[in-house]
Amino acid sequence: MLRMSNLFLRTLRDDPSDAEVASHRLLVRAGYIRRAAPGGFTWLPLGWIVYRNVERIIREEMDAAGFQEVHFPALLPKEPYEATNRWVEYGDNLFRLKDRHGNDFLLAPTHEEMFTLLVKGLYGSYKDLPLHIYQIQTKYRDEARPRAGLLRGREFVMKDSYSFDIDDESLDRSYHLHRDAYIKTFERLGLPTVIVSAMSGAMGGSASEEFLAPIDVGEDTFVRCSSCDYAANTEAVNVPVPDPIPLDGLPAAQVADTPKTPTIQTLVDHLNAHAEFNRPEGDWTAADTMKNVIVKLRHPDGTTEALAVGVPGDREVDEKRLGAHVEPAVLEPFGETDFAANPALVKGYIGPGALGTTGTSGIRFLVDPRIVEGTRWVTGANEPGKHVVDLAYGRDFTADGVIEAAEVLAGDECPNCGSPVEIRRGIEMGHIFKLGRKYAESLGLSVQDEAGKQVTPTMGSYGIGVSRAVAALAETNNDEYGLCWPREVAPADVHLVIAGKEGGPQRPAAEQLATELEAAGLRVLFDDREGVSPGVRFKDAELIGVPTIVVVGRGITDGLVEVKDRKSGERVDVPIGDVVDHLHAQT
RNA sequence: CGGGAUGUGGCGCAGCCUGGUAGCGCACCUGCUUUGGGAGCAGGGGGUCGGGAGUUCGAAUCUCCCCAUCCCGACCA
Repeated sequence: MLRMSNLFLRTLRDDPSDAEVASHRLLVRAGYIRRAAPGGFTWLPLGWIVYRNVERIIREEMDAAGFQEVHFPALLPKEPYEATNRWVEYGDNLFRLKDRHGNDFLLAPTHEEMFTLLVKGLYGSYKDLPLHIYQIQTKYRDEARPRAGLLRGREFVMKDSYSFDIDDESLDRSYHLHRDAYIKTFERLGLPTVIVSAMSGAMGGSASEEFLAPIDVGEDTFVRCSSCDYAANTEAVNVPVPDPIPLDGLPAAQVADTPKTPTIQTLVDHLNAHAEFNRPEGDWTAADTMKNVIVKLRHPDGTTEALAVGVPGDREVDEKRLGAHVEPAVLEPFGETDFAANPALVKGYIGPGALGTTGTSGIRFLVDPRIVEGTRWVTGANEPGKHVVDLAYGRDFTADGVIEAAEVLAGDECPNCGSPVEIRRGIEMGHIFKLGRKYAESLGLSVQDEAGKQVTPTMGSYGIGVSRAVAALAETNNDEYGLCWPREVAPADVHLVIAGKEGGPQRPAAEQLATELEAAGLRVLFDDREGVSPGVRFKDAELIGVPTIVVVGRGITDGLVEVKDRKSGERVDVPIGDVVDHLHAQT
């Protein structure tokens, strides 16, 4: 039994000034967590109970799926991460340190390498596979900007699983085993999730899905179809590719004088304001234009490369999408000095003639998938004040390839069924993906197959944010008064409040009830503080958010106590002798 | 890394412009009263005012440098 008279807890009346999102604000105010470092939090007793409940549910579901738990150090030597190049690729996000001998160490951001090496050290036969192992571990990432309390910390707890299979079919089974286990886990946590297609990110690999909790404060943007079940992280959206148009009979491209039109809007206005540009299709729109944006890629080895991206003029380049498709390179702005170094590029009037490995600038040129053979564009003519009209792809210009870099807009066609899509925000709660053989190969993991031949197993990697789940649950379970936890993760089942004069019958009745509730298997948080006014007790109970609040108050003279459901606010008077049965009927 | 803001007791804030005994609310301690919606009165404890250098008889306050935190962007599970 938790007695508030000695519980290590102090609730705050004011919101902490640095907390923006509800989960951060309420978890601090209600005394669950407390900031200890930038991006790092101390768990107080109530918070630690909730954390352990969440962790227990995840562990139980992993165990039920037949996965085996192991536990690695968080402090690791750099060599395994050098073997996979992640010592470099992870960049500034990796916490690095040296031991007394000057050897490099890191605080692990994730453990693919170590799991692979562990299996390499113990297993050598196809008969040992498939294998599913996991751990629940503190991870470290030197985030540029930790934020939103537990939602994005620099130290956080993750459950990470790894599968090892002999072939792709077996990996597919492992993948779906994890997928199903995740669905069950999030259902049991009471956390709504949407499964979206994703990019695999810095981990490498192929098939990949994220479990997102659809919450507006989330940092992930995803696209969901209004009619079919298509859902994808915006980075992973593949736009529908239009059919090519026969080149025969298309109007010839012509250079047009378009003075002072360096932006798409000025260009479109100019075309519509001058009669010589009139065309049967009607007014020009931004969608008839193609804009060519130059960015700079910085590769992990430190070299840089310019890249030109052509997108329809009615869309911005989405840097997240672009960035996801150029990994592990990172984007840098293409600045004035870069323009100066590439005289072939005329700012505001860049066109395909200057682009591509065969163009005058030699800059690699990738275009949006909508730019297919036979589509005609208004685009820069590489001369100040001049654009080209009816420049047809496949006839007048080509690119070095295709890239998904244009922004996705609400109402765009679903790649699956063509219905309009909607755009939502979400918190990434889980990520599952097929790693393939990248790690096994670079770390030399192989097993013998039936024929005695060495073969490389294929791997999967599966994560759940454990500490983040606590925040997500707080985020989805609160109201204007405070938190309201789902019962299974709540710090207690019943918050028992004494409301009556000291020396009255309430305290002894409540003491007895507390004992009975506990004997009946209920977890009790008992507000047995003395000299605290009823208002404070009620406010604290609502802030703390235990699912059932029982008030022993003035009704006690008739043998009645009040039972209140925190979430619905419903209250009923129940004879004190029936409280245990009443609660059991609910739980 | 760019833009903006803020650093004053455990929490929320005022004081700074115009230099002169460090203040308010909450929380905490003592006493009395109060007890169904963040009680009242009286008394009390707790702060190198983010750090350093400078200006000055005197700096929370002015100047310079640094650091940290938060927000937006960039980046990222």
